[in-house]
Amino acid sequence: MPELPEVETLCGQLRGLVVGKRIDRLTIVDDRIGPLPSLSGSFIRTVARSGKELVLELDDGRALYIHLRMTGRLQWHEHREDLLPHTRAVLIMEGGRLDLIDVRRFATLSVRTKGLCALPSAENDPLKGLDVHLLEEKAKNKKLPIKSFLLDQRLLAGMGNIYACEVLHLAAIDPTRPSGELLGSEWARIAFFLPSVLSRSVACRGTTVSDWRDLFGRPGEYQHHLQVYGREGEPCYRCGEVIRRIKIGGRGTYFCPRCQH
DNA sequence: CCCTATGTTCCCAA
DNA sequence: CTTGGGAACATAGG
Repeated sequence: MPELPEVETLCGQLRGLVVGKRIDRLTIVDDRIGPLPSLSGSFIRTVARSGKELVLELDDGRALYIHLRMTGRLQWHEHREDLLPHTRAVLIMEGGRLDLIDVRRFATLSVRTKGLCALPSAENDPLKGLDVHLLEEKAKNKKLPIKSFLLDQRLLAGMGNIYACEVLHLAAIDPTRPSGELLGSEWARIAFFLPSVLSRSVACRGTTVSDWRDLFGRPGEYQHHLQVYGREGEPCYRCGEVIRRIKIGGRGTYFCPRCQH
């Protein structure tokens, strides 16, 4: 569930807490996460987001990358001694502790040397300046459904399933439409709604439909603003038609068959 | 009990 | 090259 707005939320919350802190040690609780080199003694210089990945840049030229995948979450503790269930790793630093918790064990941690890994997605981030003409160009001659196209992380770093459904509903575009056939006016609507939806969700600290929690265990609030996601069988807020759910590229896709054509 | 569903991404094959 | 499907894993619900 952590998509761009959720990771951005963690990024902002974490930045205020850990920048400048000295790492005591990184403890691997679940061997599937490790092994990782020692981070003891390094200082955290910055906290950034790259797509759906969180990057803790260290003062020694390395960086710790955290990808939460499906069910991963980060929890900050200042005094707690024990571990919550499904805790996979613990980053202990002066003044507090950052726990990686993940029921399904898909989340990943990695330590990479900064500079060795360019971030090809950085310029395609919907919150950092989105070039929709570039998207339109890339979509040319593609038959891939627009919904799947929007989920391609190389094209749109950080886009996830929930927000792809929401953006297409607001833009009144059928999610099954071949991406190469979209009109200029439709790309313009995507350009308008995509950053708007994501930044509003960031302002709400993300969408909690099942288990998303922020760094302090609080659910987000954007679920109250969802237009179609999770609303199968309920009336469309715009036209009253019944919202339907189909599968596109193996992913649950919610849309209004009347508004989105 | 058994089958299906779930936010992400990688890998393989048609 | 493009596109679709299954797998990685654990748990919840019909």
